[in-house]
Amino acid sequence: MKKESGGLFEKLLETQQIFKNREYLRPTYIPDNLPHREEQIDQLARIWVAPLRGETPSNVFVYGKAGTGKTATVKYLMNELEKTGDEVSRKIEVIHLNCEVVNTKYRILATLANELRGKIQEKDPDAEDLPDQVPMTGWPTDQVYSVLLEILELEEQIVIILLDEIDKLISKGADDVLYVLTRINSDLANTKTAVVGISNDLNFVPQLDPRVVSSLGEEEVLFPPYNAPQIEDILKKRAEMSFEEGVLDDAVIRLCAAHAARGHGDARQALDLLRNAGELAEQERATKVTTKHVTKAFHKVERDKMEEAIRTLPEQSKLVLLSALLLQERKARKIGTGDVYDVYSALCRQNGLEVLTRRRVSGLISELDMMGVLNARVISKGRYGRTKEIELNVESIQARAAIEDEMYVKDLNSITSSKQEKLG
DNA sequence: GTTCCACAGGAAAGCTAGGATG
DNA sequence: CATCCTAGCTTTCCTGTGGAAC
Repeated sequence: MKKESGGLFEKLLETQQIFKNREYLRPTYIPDNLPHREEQIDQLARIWVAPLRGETPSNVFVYGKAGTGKTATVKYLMNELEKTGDEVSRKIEVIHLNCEVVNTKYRILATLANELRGKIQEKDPDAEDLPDQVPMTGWPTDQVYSVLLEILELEEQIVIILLDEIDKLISKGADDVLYVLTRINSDLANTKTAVVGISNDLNFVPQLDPRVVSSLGEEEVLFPPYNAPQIEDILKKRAEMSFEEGVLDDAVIRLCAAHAARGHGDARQALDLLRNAGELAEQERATKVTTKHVTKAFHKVERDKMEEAIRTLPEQSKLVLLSALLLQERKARKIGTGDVYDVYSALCRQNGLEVLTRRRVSGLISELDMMGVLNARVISKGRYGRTKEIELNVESIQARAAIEDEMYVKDLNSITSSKQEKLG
């Protein structure tokens, strides 16, 4: 970006430190102070004092949109709970599972069994009567279940099973584990278990088996989105810890908060934006982070999201998008559905791929429109019919990189020239 | 006012992969 | 193993339509 001249040390010397410690801005960091979540903390704490008294805590269902502090709050409370449990010498184990990663019945049960086994072994390396480690695959599910029961019963304890992103189980069709997990207590004598489900999807509950809803939903805690002042507050606290003094002014934080609040009050997004702005300032060797950096970072984050979205597009959609990109590069005239279809089908034939129908391509264009990769509005050209006028919403170099267009564009000229003849 | 283009976009049937089930 | 189910695409068939040209 900038010219690379001057000695190495010279450059380093003039570098102004922006960050004190950027780790505090990362989504993995769990603060021990969660502003504006007092009510939720209170609700959850009331539920989770039970194990400290040796009682079984209720199952809890925690829901709220992304970046509303669900996971952070629950993890924070779980840490406290385990600590306090040690103090009053109650054995409380928390097993944290992310259902996006561990997303089948088998793997959830197996992971639970193995984690608990690991914890016992850690404490007492030559523990006897330990069942074998459950292999990642191969056993019948009910055998895994009975091993899990066996391990649970080894000691008197209370086990809290934390299922993060529990809504992912539904799409994977693994939601019947929930039924098993919520009834596990009836097969246990010494140990008590409780399930905590965390979901981003507010519509998750109605999709569940009613039996699971009644047991998992014993208690429900809702995490509402943060509003702009609240996000600002959170950012301020974190910024104090992570930035050097004086490199940040209030306007920067306010802008980050405003961007995030305009979405759906996603604090994670706001922190991410702030970190990116800081890193940008650092790269530019600026002495302060300004609102300009925030705006730049905002666009960068948006572009990255878009690029990722394009990269993970199905092949056919990529080809449709690529066709539109090629057309836009070649000519100024407005692009219509028919134009895209011509180029698209030529591309498919060149690559020996199946050519989808016009109807489908029209649908794919609409999907790309909804994604925001392009704008397609229906216009009428009178006698010359109706079509969607397509305008790309992405920089073509970046988009083509994301599509990996070299794979597809082999003989560009024949596509565009045949196109030219048709127009001619 | 009518025509008629070049599509839009709804409905429903067909196809397919993958997974569950007998 | 065959068979059945399901979800997600895709095709087929279809009716609808804004406005320039006639």
